[in-house]
Amino acid sequence: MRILLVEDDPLVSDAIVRGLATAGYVVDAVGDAESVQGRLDTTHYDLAIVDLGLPGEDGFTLVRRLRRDGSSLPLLIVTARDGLDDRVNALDLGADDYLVKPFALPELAARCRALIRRATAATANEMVVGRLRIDLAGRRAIDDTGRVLELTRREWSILECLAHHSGRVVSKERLIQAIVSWDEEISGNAIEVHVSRLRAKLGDAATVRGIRGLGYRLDDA
Amino acid sequence: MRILLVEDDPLVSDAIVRGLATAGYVVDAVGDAESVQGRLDTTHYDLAIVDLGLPGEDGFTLVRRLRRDGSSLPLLIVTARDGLDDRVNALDLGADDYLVKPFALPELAARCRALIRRATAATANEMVVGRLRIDLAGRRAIDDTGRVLELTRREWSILECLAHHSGRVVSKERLIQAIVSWDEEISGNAIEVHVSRLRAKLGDAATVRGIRGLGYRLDDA
DNA sequence: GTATGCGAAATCCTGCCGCAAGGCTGGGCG
DNA sequence: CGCCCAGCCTTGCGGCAGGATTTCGCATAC
Repeated sequence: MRILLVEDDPLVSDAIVRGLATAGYVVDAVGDAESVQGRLDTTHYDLAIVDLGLPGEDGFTLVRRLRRDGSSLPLLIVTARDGLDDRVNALDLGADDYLVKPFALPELAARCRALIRRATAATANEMVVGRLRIDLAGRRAIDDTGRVLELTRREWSILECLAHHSGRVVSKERLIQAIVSWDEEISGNAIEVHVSRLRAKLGDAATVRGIRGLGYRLDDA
Repeated sequence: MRILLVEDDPLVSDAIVRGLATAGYVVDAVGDAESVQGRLDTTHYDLAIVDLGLPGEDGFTLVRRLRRDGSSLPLLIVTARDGLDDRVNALDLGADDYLVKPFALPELAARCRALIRRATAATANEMVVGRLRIDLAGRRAIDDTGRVLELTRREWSILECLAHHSGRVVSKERLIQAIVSWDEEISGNAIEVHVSRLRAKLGDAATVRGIRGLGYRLDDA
């Protein structure tokens, strides 16, 4: 799961990136609203976190512009401005949530989970695919026998992404974007390697099917 | 837009009902968690607002129960408990937002708007031809029996193109342009081959009729 | 130092693709 | 009415793109 952070204060930005990375997200940070479009053009994001007080175009304008252009990207506003009008305005412009600084990182992570969950039509943080229980908050997968699968970070990220689109085809490109941040570059083969290892660990609890030329799909069987 | 409010304090409940009514919502209020299921069984709601401190079954339990039963109703928690753990727990159980009392009615209304907007935006992009459901976003076709058709890239492209002009004749030339990338060249026979294989997979869920000298047409029968 | 995760490279292998050949069909024409 | 032929349908097959798997070296953490 990949998040775009728009925050001009390097200290705050760094803290958020660090915290969300611990929570298992891939986070790309930009310092101003003007850089956002370029990022969105090239990469799929599951959520954007926007600070209102930006140099140049401010957060309000950014939110309005994104929504006017038809983007359905979930938007979480994070700011020091806690006026009632600010909150109502941001939400009515098209933001999905509004969190006032200072906030605790666990709450930010929880709200991210809730927004991403809702955007992918999931309801709770535990989903069942085949004979597999997938605990999104706990970042672990559990067998039907109760055995916890020992998944590495990448393996989990791929499983999570596939589970969010269970039964549907997820392109290899998208899986790459789900597990690495923008600056690092990996070959498409890396996905094949991780999927292969994931399959071995899944056993017959769930099936990751490769759809030639399209991507992968997590099947209920 | 119809909202279900679960709140035991009559004063608070009344104030919220009044405020949201002003904002244009139809609000039904109940005083305990036990009354919720009955309401949901008889009426469609776009959102539920739940107080955590309820007599009898509390809000947490209610949220957990609703999600476990598969409900996808957007849930907004409104409570006086503002501990970090409460917030994270509620969100992770399946709530979509968490607002701490005391709050301003305009903000509640704004968050309701945001949640309902997001929930109704999830419009499945699919079309139905004959006994076939064609999921454009998921790049897959589903039988009336629920069976997912295993289509190759070319087969899917042809079906998509035909479905897009359902009931009308599509020329072979156009189908060629739909499946090959721009400059590469294939014989017209290739289309015939793919159509043949597509027909075999479609079974009797839909009919691809060949119109001599003109092209192909996807029929509802 | 040891263990583990990660990804590039190399190799194996599956199954898609398009051609070709032969059967089938419908319309034109005497 | 029956023949002919163009155009469509189907099947088999070789070629090959690209996914699957294994191996191995590097980096990081403990």
